[in-house]
Order: sequence, then C-alpha cells, then structure tokens
Amino acid sequence: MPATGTDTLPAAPMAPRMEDVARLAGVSMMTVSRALRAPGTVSAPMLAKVRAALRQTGYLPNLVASGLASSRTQVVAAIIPLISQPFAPTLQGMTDVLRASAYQLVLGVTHYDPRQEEALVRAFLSRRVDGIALFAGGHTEETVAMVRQSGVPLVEMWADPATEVLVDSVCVSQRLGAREAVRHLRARGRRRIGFIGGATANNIRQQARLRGYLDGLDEAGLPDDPAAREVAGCFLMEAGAEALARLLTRRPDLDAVCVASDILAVGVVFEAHRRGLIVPDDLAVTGFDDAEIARAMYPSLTTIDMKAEEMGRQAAAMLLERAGQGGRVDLAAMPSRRCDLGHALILRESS
Amino acid sequence: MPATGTDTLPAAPMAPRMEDVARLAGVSMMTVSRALRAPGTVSAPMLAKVRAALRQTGYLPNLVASGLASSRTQVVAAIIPLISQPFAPTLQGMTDVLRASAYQLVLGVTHYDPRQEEALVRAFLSRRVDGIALFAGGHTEETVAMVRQSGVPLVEMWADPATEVLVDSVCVSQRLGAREAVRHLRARGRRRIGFIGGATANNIRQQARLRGYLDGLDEAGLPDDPAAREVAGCFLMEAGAEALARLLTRRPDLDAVCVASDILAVGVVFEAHRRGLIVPDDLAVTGFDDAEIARAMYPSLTTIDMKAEEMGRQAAAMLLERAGQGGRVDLAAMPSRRCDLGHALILRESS
DNA sequence: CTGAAAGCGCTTACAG
DNA sequence: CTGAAAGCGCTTACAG
Repeated sequence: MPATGTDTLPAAPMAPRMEDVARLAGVSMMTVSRALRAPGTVSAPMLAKVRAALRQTGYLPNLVASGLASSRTQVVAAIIPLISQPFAPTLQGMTDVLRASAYQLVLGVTHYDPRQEEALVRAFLSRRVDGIALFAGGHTEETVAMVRQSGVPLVEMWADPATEVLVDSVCVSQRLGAREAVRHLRARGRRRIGFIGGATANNIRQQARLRGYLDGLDEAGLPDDPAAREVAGCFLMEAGAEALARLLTRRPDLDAVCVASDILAVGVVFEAHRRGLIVPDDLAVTGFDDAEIARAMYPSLTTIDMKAEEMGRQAAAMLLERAGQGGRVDLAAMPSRRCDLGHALILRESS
Repeated sequence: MPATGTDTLPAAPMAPRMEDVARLAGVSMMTVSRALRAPGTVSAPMLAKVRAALRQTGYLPNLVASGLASSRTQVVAAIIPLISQPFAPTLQGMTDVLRASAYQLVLGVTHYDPRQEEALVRAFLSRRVDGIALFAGGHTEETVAMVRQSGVPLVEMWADPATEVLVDSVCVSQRLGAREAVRHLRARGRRRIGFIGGATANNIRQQARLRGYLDGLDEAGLPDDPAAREVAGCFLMEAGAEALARLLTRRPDLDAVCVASDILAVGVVFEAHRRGLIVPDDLAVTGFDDAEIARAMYPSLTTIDMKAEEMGRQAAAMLLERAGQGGRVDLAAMPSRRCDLGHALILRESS
C-alpha cells in the first residue's frame, strides 16, 4: 500500500473550536463567546441553541487563546521557599480561594535562593500571570525592577508588620510572637532560656523572630547570651535535634528553649527525649507556626500560631481583587494594602 | 484643566513586544524569534544585534502568544489529593525536573474527591497543558473520556504494579510492601498484628496496602481478625491516634500494628506513649511512605519507603519525553510505559 | 541564513 | 440582543 492519499485518512481528531460550536448552533462566534462568559446578555432561544451545540461537541474553551485576546490568563503564581510545613497550608489556602473563582495556581519553589526567585518571577511574567504571591524579603534588585515595570499585582506573604514591602502584603506578628513566647516561659518560672532558629540570611521571618526573642530577654531583664543561641542548618527536624545537641554542649543548664519553627522544635523535643530529659519538666520548649504536628505530638507543643492557611486565603483574595479591578498596578500611584493577621500563643504541654 | 488630549498623556508603558525588539535591532521578527529559541541558526552579527536590543528593551517573551501559535504551553499539571506528606515530596521532585526544562507546574488539589479531579482535568485541558500527572485510580468516567479524547500526555503516579492504568504510570509496590511489613513483624516474634489504614474508597493505594497486610497474615498462617483492623477518619496524626484508641478498646492484647501511612503511624506512636505503652517493647509499629518524620522522630519509625520524590521526578520526566515527541498521544495506538520503583523496608527503632 | 505572509482561537470595540 | 472586522503577540511553513 504505497502513498496513502491524505484525503482517505481520518482527519486528526482536532479539538472543536468555538467556530465549530457556532456553526453547529447556527449563530455567530460572538454569541457563543457571550453564552459562555455572560449568559445573561444572550436571549433564551439563542442560549438554548448554543448550549445544545456545546454539549454535542464537548467543547472546551481554549484559555490560551482567550488569554492572548483578553490579556487576562486567570492564572496566579505562588512562589514559596519549600513545599513543606508551614508553607503547604498557605498553598492550600490559596488553592481553596482560587478554585472558587476559576483561577489556577502555578507553583514555584525557591529553596530560599533569591536568584531562583528571580528566575521564577521572570518566567511567570513571561506567562503573563494575573498576579504573584511571594514571600516578603530577600528579593534581588532585578526581581524588584521587573515587578515594578510589569505592573503585575503582587502580594508579599509572611511579612512582619515592620517589614518594608513592595506593594500589598499579608503579615503576621513574628517579632511580637517570639517576645510573647519568652514572656510565657518567664511566667512559667524559666530563667535560662535559649534560642534555636534557622539562618537569618534572606529570611526576614527568622530575623524578626530572633529580634522578638531578644526583646523578650530585654523586657525580663535577662542578659543576651550568644552562646545560648544556636542556628539550625536547615528546616528539618533532624537539624533541630542537632542544634539542641550543640546548644546543650555549651549551655547544659538551660531550662527552656524558644524555637523559631515547629519543625525544628519537634526535633528538639525528640532529641531531649533521646537524652532522657523530660519535656517540659527538665526543658520547656516553644515552637513557631502551629503546624499540624504541634497539636498532635506527645507532649503537644506550645507554639505561636502564624495562621498559615488564612495567610494564603487572604493573599489569594487580595490578588483576585486587584485582578478584578483591571489588572495593572502602578506602584507609585496606588495605595498599597496590608492585611495583619496578628499572632496567637497556643498553650500546650511542652512548656 | 478640562478634556486632556490623549496625545499629551504619556502612553501606558506597554511591555515591549518582539516587534519592538526587531525594529530596534534592525532585523525581522523571525530573526528575533530564532535568536531566542535556536540561536545556532542565526549568524553571529545578527545575533549580536538582537541580543543588544533584547538587553536594551528588557524584553520578556509572551508565552501566552507563543503557546497559541505553537500549540505548546510548556506547562504541566499536577493533580494531588492533598498538599501534605507524603505528596509534597512528589511535587518537589516534579518541580525540580521541570525547572531544568523551563516548564512550569500548575497545581490542583482534589481532597480525594473524583468530582474535583474531573473539574481540575477539565480546567487544565482548557489551558492546553502539555501533560498531566495525577494519582492512579478513582477517576470518573467523564475524566477518562476527556483525557482520551484530548490525547494529552498523562501519567498516573502512586500506582501499585497490579493497578489498571490509562496510559503511562509510575508505580511502587504497595501490596508487597505491606506484606513485607507483616513478615518483618512476624520475624520479630509478633503474633497479634493489627492494621490501621485510611478509607479505601477511591484510594487504590490504601486498598493495595490492606491487601498486602492480609497477604502477610495469610502467609504466616495467621487468621484475619476484622476487629483487629481500624480505619482512620482522615490522614492526620490525630486520626491515627484515635484509630489506635478504638483498636485497643476491642483488642487490647495487640503486640504490633501495621499502619498504612506514616502520618497515621506517628499518631499511633504518640497515642501509645500517652497510654504508657512503650514502643516497640509493648507495641511494635510500622508505617508507610518514609516521610521526613519517620526518620526524625524518637523512637524512629520502621516504614516502607515509597520513594515519593523519585516518583515525582520520574513522572515529570515521562511527561517531558511525551511532550518532546510531539505532544498528542493516541491511547489505542501508542505503547504505554510503566516505571516501577519497587519499595524498600526501612528498619528503625519502632519495631 | 533571513524574511514576508498567514494563522493559532479567542475577545475587544464598534455597528446595527 | 446579535454580528462582522480587526487584532492580541507570537510561530509555522514556505520562499529566496
């Protein structure tokens, strides 16, 4: 069977286009387009014809084409440091809100690297997303320049109220939260309160929490002892465990540790048990974020609730509002908005 | 100042287009397009002119337009049940692989609901993604029909090797894994081995793990005691704790529990401690997935490694390969591919 | 190696 | 309320 004529082959089953639906319904493309986006503006008989044709063809609108024509992609980007606690709930909150508005979420992970954040912002601007949610602080100059020039709606999440932000932001009181943790430990009679946190470079959250710890010591008239502070290598439980081990080598007499992350705090509690220390009797521990495990573990973990999921919901809502108002944002002219979620000390068994 | 003439207003700072770059460089749009996508096909002097213009304008290609023109969006969709352990590492693996190929990831969350999965598949097909990664099993008929008709490259993740899949798949031996967990507990001398898992409706992973547990009992000549099995209400640690509480009410003499999820198993261990039971002396516990906490907790958790991150990497790689080969997939004509990651028993302190 | 033309599948803006 | 025309910003396919 040589040289099969192309006319004898079944046509490639192309996805039906709006024009196909229109022809089948006996109306113009515009009527189909309206029936889809604003059914109220189409007469009942027309609408019925269109809907029948829609059903018959199994038509799926091409959102790439509509994105090009309308300059609105109905896509929002989320840029997070890691796909893990406590950021996963923030992502969850965003997808929940976006779903209700038929928006989709594109995801980028920076691994706490400002250069990777820059590459992601560039990629998302190229995709003409309708908004970008990212973490406050630690941006390169180029990232800031691109965002400003593009005018894309932007919201910075996990900012401390004192953080300088670019435009809109959702913030939580991280500095006050850490101070409250120290106050609480003092009220429980603890006198030698250590601190374990993550690296502060490019991480304004860890910076604010460390400052809050120092505020707390200061307020209590306790001296800051740098040897009673330790930095965990990364945000893994094991890194928290290792940090406690190093800390106890230098300061075996600590009776409390304020830990700037639940993930690290969980590792701290496990390491304490491993060493035969009883939490909280021998060592009180407070965490940060109120991750799932803080409530579930035994002993349960006293922590500062950062409202991770609500933060995602608010960020998505702010982005949708900007997008609904027309899209472009002039950073110089528009008033920026801030949503402050505060913080909450959650008392549990570990302190 | 009435009626400001529009010609006196500064033009809205539109993002530069390829045409603007071409004009500045004194070349045609095609040359700019080639310089961007296949620099090797452009002469050195031309390339230099284009690159200078690119730099000067700060041009960001419009990927929406190029997606429409080329029918390739460079976007892949991931549809997962929940943004949490053990799926977060799968997502992480996908983003890592996709980043290297300049693909982006759109995310959808089903909450284990086939109807939500269907809505997400529809939305992603409308966006003309170049591939979809979703979880094996639990699809509606409509989901299957849409995927088949669209011909979009698809890969099902977290399948058991025996699972019937639509096209390509990445699988892990969940049934064999559970059997091995029971074997291990038997070898440790345990005789009354209970089981805790999640709901099996729409969840082939939990189905396979339960079957593997029954295989293990059968192999050991132990009778299946339905009262020694319990279903957790959801995949939260607390649900695991509650499940153990119910189980011990009926069968207080269990000396081991095979748990079909690390998250649940962690809750089981905490609940055991809460009740003064020593793990593993009084109660041995095995988990499933090898989540971060399995290694970090004290006592550390014996578990079955499901290679969550590698699964994401493989799924992304398979999708990229299909996309690179031209895109459309004819399910009837093309051979489907399967990647089997096996499983591994990780021995730790809890058993 | 370079470019002019046509077209991807929609929506915007304007008529009627 | 409905429709014909133009255009969104690229790439494909074809010439030279």
